[in-house]
Amino acid sequence: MTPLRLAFMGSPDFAVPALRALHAAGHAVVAVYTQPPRPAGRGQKETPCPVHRAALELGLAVRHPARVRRDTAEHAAFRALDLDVAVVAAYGLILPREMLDAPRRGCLNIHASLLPRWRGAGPIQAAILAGDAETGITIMQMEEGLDTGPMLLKGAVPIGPRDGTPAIHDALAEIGRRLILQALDEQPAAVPQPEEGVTYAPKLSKPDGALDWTQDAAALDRRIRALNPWPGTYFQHAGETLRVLEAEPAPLDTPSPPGTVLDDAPRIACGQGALRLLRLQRAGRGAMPAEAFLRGYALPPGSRLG
RNA sequence: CGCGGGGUGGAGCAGCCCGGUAGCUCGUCAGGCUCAUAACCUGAAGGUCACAGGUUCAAAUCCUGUCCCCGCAU
Repeated sequence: MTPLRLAFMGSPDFAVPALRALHAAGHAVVAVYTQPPRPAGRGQKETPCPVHRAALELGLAVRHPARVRRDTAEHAAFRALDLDVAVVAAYGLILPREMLDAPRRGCLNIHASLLPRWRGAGPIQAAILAGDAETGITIMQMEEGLDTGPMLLKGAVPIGPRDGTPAIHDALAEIGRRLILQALDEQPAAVPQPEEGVTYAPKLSKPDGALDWTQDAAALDRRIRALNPWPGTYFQHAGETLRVLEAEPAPLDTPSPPGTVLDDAPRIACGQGALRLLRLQRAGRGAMPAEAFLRGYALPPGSRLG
């Protein structure tokens, strides 16, 4: 392996394994770019993102410009780093051509899907939500378009019927870590993405987590697996918002209006089939198994959920 | 000081506004019933009511401070 002079750009947990691996492999990580610390959490304290914290721990130089698109000073600083390559993983900022072209070998992106399927911000959740049998990692050469560049390496991982975002996320972060090292080392040829099969994974937000009981139980199940722990899935009952952390499809023996509490499992009637709620949480309380939840919260059979 | 909720026997909660030594659902233990059981019946153990002060004849309950947890927001 030839040690390279590189910059790493990323923000969330997903990118951390790759950063650590590049550093551990002996590459010279001369700069780490991340999202600037923002007020977050209770108390709105300024909180550095996971990559930022990891970089500090590794003793690496951190840069966190608020924007990078038309900041010529930032472009110049980036070019002055005299890089062999830049590795980008869920950085969250669009890089302008000036920066994409600066490193000798350009910028490589670790994308969490099998491109061209699920270009965009929320590829893992989108794959689970769509019921895909598998997803994966694509190492690609970055271009100006959104996740449109030619592909160097791919690695797939099956999505089991009970898998949720956390499990797939961790598996993909691990594959990404492995593939980026391989890509830097072996320099495989970049093949253009096919025109066919392009889909986009939109950024998720709070409202996407609302459970609509008129949907099929299978769809609701996928939503719950995809959107937890963030942004989370929820429904309304007795003026309260109740979060559903875990659930599983269950048989619907007697036809009932969607949203009906069928028993104290508890099973809820859906547009098609039923869903058994396994882990619930109400505002101000901790998440807990349905059994414990029901001991302190009335969800009587026959009532309707909103 | 972004907004708000919460810390009560092993678990989940009620009680707090309208102070008077603690209740519910479940778990645990013992006994009973039963072919049998996670079912049912009877009984028992188990609580410094987060912590520290204050007010009061008396505080889980009112006041002040501290610690921890969570929802919104991002």
